[in-house]
Amino acid sequence: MAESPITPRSKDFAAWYQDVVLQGDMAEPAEIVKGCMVIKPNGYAVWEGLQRELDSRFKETGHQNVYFPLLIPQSFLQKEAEHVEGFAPELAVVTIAGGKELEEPYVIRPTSETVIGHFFSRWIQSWRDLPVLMNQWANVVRWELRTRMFLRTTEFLWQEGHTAHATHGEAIAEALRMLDIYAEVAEQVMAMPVIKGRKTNSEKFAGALQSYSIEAMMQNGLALQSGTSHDLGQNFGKAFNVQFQNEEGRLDYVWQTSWGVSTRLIGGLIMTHSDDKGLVLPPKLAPVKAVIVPIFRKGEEGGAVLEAAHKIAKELGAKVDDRPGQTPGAKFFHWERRGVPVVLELGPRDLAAGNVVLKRRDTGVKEIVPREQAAEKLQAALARMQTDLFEKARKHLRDNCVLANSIDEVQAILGDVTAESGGGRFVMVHLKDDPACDARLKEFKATVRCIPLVDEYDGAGTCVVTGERVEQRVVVGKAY
RNA sequence: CGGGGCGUGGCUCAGCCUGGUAGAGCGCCUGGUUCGGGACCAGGAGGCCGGAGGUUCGAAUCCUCUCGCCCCGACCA
Repeated sequence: MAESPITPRSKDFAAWYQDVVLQGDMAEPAEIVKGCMVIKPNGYAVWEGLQRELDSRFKETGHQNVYFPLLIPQSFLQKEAEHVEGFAPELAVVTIAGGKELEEPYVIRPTSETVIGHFFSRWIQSWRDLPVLMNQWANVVRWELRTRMFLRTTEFLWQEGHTAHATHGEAIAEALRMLDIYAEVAEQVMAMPVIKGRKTNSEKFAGALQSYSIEAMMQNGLALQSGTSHDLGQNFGKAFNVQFQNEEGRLDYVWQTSWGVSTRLIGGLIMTHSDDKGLVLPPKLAPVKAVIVPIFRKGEEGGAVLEAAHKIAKELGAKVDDRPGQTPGAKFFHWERRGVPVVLELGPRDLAAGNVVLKRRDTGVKEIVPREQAAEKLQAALARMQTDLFEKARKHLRDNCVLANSIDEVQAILGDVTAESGGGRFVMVHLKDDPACDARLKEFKATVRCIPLVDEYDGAGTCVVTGERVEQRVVVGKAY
């Protein structure tokens, strides 16, 4: 792909984001299919990294992977009232197959609660069958009106966990446990700090009793819901007749949960760390952690440099950029925009002195290290970069959380904020979980992002809309 | 889905108003000189102008429809 300039963040955040995705060779619009994208090798490798990290944690907590059909009978969606209502506008429906009109159309799954409910009802008879802990890696389709690569595409990849439990308490614990796993992966692997919280009634998943989410803050101050888990109560159990006989011999409906993260995480990753030079990837997720750029003049000298470069690369597990006809400068730019965490320079001077030059992507700082310490220094630099990225992002998040004590104050802070303008904040305010309050925020396009599980502020107070007493401050912001 | 913008070699774009079947820069290929932050010279390949239809002797240019992308708004992982 041709390498073009990257629009500065300050000039146009949306354009910057798109440039970074394109120039970082992460993905490109599918052009032939509305709202879809092609995830390219550099982007898919990041997704594979996330899959690896998430999947191992799911397995450790007793979940098993399964796969359910892409196509769902339309009537299934209609069995849970809120669920249909929530998803109806964004469904893609198959009405013709095999050249014939179908008696009952199939919906392309927007999520799988319904099919899974159907099978749970067949599989679960006794309390001894519970809990059922399943996860599916799949693609889903939601006919979104407005799409942005990774952040919201018509088709996207995700994982959806589905579990069934004997008691409500167990289901709630499961939903919270998975939320913790999401937060752990976001913070420790992606270096993306998040706030864990509960969704308000109007923001929760269609068909859930309660939704939980992790909310991250992008560099423009907008919130990105980065993972959700739901306490589905017995809603789907009742809709799909998922009954079991409990220890007392009585029939009861199961308590279910579902939880998911998607390729949207990659969008979050990009908008958390990248800069005006392009993509910045945290070492733990970078497909290529280090590249050696050899520098030399003539044939003989080149031979020695290349030989040493390959030898060092082997020791370090790095890649050598030995493409001929490209100047070192061009190579530096190339890897920089692809987010490679560390670039090592190796030229005649280094060869003579027994050094290599190590340069970190995030800080741009060069360090000259003795060749025999290269492996050790590289590992140290990668580890340091991982924690530095997290700390930097966490500082950004903290610095942009502000308190407000009236709705006018909230509006003053967030009213003019857009994805392009930047300057977004998380405004911590006392607000009742009431649709009327959500509606008031909507007047200036803000939303309650979540009600934090851990209240880091001043506890109870007076709702800025209704004047009623509420237990804690909530996070209000503008979101993707 | 409504409003706005845009689709011309791989990329960025000019040409369109005032129809006469296409241009620039970058990239790419070949050869040579270069090589510590986007090298230079020379030669060369590559587009039928998003798609369909229409007007016309003739359409990238005008008209209609359609598809896609970007931005803004209403819906959302």
